[in-house]
Amino acid sequence: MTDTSPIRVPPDFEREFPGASRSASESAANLVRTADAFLLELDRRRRKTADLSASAFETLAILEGAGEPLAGHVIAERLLVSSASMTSILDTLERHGLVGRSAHPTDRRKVLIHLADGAQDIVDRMLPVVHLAAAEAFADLSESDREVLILLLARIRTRLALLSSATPREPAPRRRSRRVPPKRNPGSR
Amino acid sequence: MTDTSPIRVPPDFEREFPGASRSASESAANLVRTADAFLLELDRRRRKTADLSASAFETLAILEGAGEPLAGHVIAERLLVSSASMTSILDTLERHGLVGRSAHPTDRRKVLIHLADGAQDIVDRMLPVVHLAAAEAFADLSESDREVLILLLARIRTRLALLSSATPREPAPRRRSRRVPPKRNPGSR
DNA sequence: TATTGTTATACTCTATAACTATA
DNA sequence: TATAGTTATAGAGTATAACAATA
Repeated sequence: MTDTSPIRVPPDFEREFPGASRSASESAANLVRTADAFLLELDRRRRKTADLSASAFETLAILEGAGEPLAGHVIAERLLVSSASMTSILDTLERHGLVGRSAHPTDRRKVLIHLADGAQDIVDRMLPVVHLAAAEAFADLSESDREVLILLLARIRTRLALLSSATPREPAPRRRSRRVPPKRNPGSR
Repeated sequence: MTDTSPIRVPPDFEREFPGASRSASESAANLVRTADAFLLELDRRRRKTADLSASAFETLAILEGAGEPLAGHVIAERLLVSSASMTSILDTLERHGLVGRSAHPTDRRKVLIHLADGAQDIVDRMLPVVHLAAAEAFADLSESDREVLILLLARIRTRLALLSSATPREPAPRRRSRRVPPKRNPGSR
């Protein structure tokens, strides 16, 4: 049985990693593992409904949500994939007969992607699966718990958006306490 | 610029998806997107340090954390990958000269994986990068914010662990309000 | 010159099944 | 019989670079 208590790091963590924060690393580990567990469960359920990759299904959902054909690069932006990956995903979907490509009426560089027959059905069966999975996964949290969570997560994303366009700082080196002695930098001290 | 305000769903959401919960779906969307944004930033930083896939690095971190050679299936369990995938990941790492395989002393079915020379160095450079990324990503949250977050996430994972071993419930069908009229089930009513 | 999309290449990871050898 | 690991195969996604067409 998987242990689902909070993930924690050792007490001497901040000694070992100067500049790091114990609570931040614990937060990050719990965030990533929880999202991962949710996606795993979601995937399990989605695959019972239709054998599509997550990206492929996301693409369909984006198109359906837009309610109109979209240019390839618009989908790629929302999906956070490169144009080359987008081409590959659309190839897969087109092969399955779920989307179609057509010429953009005014800008001839662009290709408009539209849902094909059959795709609407898949989306209509898949979305309830996704939302039921969410309802069940968060069943133990009260409405106010959920609101707290949503706002905390949004604040993290705001910070991450700033970090993503900056050059990362150089971290202080690890100071290992166990077994292996720290490597003496030749020339220091 | 990416919008980092909370992700919300439309007001008529619960009408459209009977049995779904607006706050739960919003929580799920924010959870997944936030984890994704963090992993994106983490990957960006990791790749500046060493050109390893996330799985490959995780494998090294697991081995280093264990402090002793581990059998392949032990790593596979923690990494949540199949034995075939594990073989492939270890092949990659071995090709890069970062791990070695050796025979298990008592159980000849097993193969012990150990860190090779050079791997320790990579782990020592990578972990500070990971933890600094966490510190920066969560910089706007107070210690008590972080503790709240960690406990909420753990409760979600606990629920997910239960769901993962159960047969998923059948979701109620979508009731689309816009554009396309709901498909009338022939024979109903 | 910048944008849109495709093609080509090579690599990583995944899933599945069949297989060997052990226990 | 069950477990540990490998091999084989096929598919999906990624990154990168080069490229054509168009704006």
